[in-house]
Amino acid sequence: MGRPIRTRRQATLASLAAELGVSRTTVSNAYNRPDQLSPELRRRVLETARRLGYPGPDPVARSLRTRKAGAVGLLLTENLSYAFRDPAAVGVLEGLALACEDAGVGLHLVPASPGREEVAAVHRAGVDGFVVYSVPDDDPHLAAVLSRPVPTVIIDQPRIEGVDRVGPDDASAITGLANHLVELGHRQIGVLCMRLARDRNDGFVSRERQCDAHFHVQRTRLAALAETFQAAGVDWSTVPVVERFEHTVDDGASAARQLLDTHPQVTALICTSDILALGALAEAGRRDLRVPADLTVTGFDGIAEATRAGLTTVHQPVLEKGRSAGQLLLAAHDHVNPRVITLPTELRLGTTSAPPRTAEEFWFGP
Amino acid sequence: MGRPIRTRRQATLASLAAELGVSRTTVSNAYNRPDQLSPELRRRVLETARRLGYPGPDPVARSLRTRKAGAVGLLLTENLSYAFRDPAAVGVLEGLALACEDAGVGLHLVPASPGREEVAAVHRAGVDGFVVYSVPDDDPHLAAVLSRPVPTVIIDQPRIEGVDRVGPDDASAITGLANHLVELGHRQIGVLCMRLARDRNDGFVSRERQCDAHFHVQRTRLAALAETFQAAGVDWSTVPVVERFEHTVDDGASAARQLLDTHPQVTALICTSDILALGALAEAGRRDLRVPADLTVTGFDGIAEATRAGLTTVHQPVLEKGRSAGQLLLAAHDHVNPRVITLPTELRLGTTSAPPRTAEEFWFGP
DNA sequence: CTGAAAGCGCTAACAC
DNA sequence: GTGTTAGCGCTTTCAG
Repeated sequence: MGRPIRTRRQATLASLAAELGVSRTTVSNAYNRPDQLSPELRRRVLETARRLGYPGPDPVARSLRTRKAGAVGLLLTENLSYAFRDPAAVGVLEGLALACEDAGVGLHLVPASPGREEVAAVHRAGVDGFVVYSVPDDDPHLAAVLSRPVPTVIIDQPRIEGVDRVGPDDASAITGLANHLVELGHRQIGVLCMRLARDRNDGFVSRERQCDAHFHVQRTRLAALAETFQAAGVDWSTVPVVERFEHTVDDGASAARQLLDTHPQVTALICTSDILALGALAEAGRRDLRVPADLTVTGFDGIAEATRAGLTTVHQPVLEKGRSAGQLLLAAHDHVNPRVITLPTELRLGTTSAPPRTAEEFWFGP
Repeated sequence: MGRPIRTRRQATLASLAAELGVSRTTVSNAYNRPDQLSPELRRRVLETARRLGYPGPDPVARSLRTRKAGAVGLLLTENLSYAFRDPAAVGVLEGLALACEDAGVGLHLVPASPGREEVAAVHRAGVDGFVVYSVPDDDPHLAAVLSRPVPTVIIDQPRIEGVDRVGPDDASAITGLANHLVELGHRQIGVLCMRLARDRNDGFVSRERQCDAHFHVQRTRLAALAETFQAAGVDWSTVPVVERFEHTVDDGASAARQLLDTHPQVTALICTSDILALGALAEAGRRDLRVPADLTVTGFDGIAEATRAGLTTVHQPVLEKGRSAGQLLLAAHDHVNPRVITLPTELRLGTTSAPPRTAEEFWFGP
């Protein structure tokens, strides 16, 4: 395949028009409105363009003129690369990519590491709108996005008044799970959760930190758990909650270790994500704790690997989440009534939840 | 968090300058060159901007002026969503995202389904360069990319003269694997490969189609296999090669089924990807063929799931591949000597390869 | 079917 | 430090 010589871009629509002895409009029409000029002339224009090495209208100039960038920006709280590690995040990305593909617009991943306060990338992004996926409510990148005069859709969190949002009903979803555990008889529980704020805290979480969490999803789940278990007679202030900044299977395992080391009497480990739960399962195996006979473990998300592991979890349609967000953003909208799409969730009972050991079994074995 | 009122964008740099009674340069400097004006004035500018709801310089207009889009385009041969399904592709994406993040530029996923010949999206993308990942040599999107006056780096395939490229040495990598099988004693082999061209052909592959494959990687691997096994006394024209258009575990399984149904005497199944190999393993299980006692299976890529399955395969550093491509694209370059980065591969012997059954064992069991 | 005029919103020399 | 001058390359009414 021949490679066009890459000359110092000199040919422009204007120069092409000059060469042809027609107006710029005509050349523009040759590309954008074929029906506005004779086929013959159009052929000549395109032909000359090829000869001069004119690559067609410059996309940036066109965007400036038409006020359409032809792309959607995506803001994540994490390193971009993180998004590719968590299957739930990949699902969201996939759904969003699907929606963009259907609409023929690009998906512009904004480089926004959590560490750097560098929000310039948000301002530099030539996009027609943003999808924001699961960032803390005090994220400076989010503020930068909201300051831009383009529509925005937020997935999962945070909840910002006046901004479109798509996500599950976290409270009711996790309440269903909690009820399941209550019914099984669990009263000695422990919780493993994802990061609650931008500052790192790998360890136990005070009641205050739980309530002040900047990640709405985690805050809601913890609050719902607290409510359900309090109603079942559990004093929430005695329930150990361990937080991990990083969201990996290994961190789930180490969190489980930390919790079980200090609270061996726990009969159920509730994890706010499948990834953490998979780590908890691994740690249980390491300790020769049988699941679910000795320990119940639950997750959240319903990723494929969790299903394979038989994890009891709450499934949410992640692909749909991404796709809905994209469609919402791309759909015409009056920009006055913010829209909220609440996605269904489903409690999936697996083989990792069962009634707790009785005290007798605890001391003497089953 | 307060939501700024989204008025009909009226404030521009010019109107802000007018309001302040300063020149546009000064306002521009307030944003782009803080050292070029007094802190006091700058404060006033920013303050007034906030009051007027001026969101800062328009990124598109700035891009037009500076001739920098601040983004890298990514072209894939597949639906965007496919890229999120194959762990090897996700790895490449992750590496590329990492490189972009380091450089502070966005990653613009170009919506280019394989079906649609619609190359407009390529022309519409406001990017400073393209990374092309594994497309056929006759892909119209690729042609569109190459026609744009921006640098391009191709990952894996195709090989285009004068264009930067990064990828493994496929021929030598698969030759190492083939030698391993030859040494084990395999002479009755079958091959499962990925799509060889843009037209769908789920089934056996003629010698001609092998040689004419538009996917350079597959063509090279098949050619290298042919050479090695011919040298070992195998008549390649008798070797069954089954192609699958879709790249999924299920397709790998169905390909294996098709091959084993017609060629039960085969002792080794060489797959050109781990995904296909995982499918082959599944099919072997279904037939009660023990691996590797009854059947040897090999893959290519070295994805995590393959490692877990103990697959004998060729590992390639996918994350590095993506990262290198990004760095290559972003690095200054004289644009005259095309650069090629060849990544190392490693033969990983797992538990899915062993000497073939002897004829006796074949008939009478081990 | 074609052309002239009028910017889209911004930045970068280069004077002042 | 600040303003003036010139576009970046394109699309789009609106006449002819």
